[in-house]
Amino acid sequence: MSVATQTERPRVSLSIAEAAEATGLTTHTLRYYERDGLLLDVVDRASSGHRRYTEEDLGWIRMVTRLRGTGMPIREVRQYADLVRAGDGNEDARLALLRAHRDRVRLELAEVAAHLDAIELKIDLYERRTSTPT
Amino acid sequence: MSVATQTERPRVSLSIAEAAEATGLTTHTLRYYERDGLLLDVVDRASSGHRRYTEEDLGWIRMVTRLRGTGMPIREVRQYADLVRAGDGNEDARLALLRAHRDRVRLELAEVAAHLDAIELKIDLYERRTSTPT
DNA sequence: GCTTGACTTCGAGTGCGCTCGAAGAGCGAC
DNA sequence: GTCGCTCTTCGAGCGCACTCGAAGTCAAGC
Repeated sequence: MSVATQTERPRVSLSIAEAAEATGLTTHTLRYYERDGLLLDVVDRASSGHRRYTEEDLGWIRMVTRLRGTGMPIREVRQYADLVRAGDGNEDARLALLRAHRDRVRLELAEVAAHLDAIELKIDLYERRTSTPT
Repeated sequence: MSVATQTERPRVSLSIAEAAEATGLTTHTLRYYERDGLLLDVVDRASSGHRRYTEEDLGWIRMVTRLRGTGMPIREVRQYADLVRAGDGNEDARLALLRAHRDRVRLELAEVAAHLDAIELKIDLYERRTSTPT
């Protein structure tokens, strides 16, 4: 990998609409996350004041959507963002937060799967009932 | 199974506190579900006006918690309860409702599992970083 | 017969996570 | 230069699912 490759890497810089498209969030939600401290920094602005999202921004936002998509509350995502923003030296705290979340998600997944099994059983019953009329 | 066994089967009849204990819900939530039409009928009352839950009540409530636990909205649980309350003849509608829910839950489970994988990857990264200090 | 405590109804309040709308600025196309 | 579009900030509003509190009733135990 040459230095040239690095310096010539196209510097993406998306509008909020494009970032919304790329992340699957709405522009409203992107602004809300920024306001609420879920992003690592205030997003860069163009001279017009419009937001310009970098690839790093998008990467972080994708991590946020993974945490949110697994049920982590906003307030806890913010705590995690606070840790990352604080820089090196608190990796153990981040790890503890993520591990605790992972454990909760695993439990929740198992519970939902068990509920689902029971529901599928119920479906089987109905299928048998409707296919064999008395 | 004798007739005696059937007629002598102890007729459970729990107070709301006991029903809460048995189902993992709060008494507040049990009353709320009843008010909101999630139960098949208004629960029987003792002469004092206090609720008395039967085994059938508990069975239905457990089904409701399975549906809720897999993310079915209150309003849809009520639709399902309406169908069951209406009696025989709409099994296909119930089946359609349950199948649609099952499909949504399966999708959601897969998405959460995928998010979880990504999070576990992140955890691995942190574990490697903290165990091999530069 | 009085206290205690579990229950009743009813309506209001809470927490979460967005979601929306108003009012205004900047900019490219014509 | 003005139209139309996208963006800006700010604050209010919403939907969901509970959750809570007030005020009153009832039955059992002392």
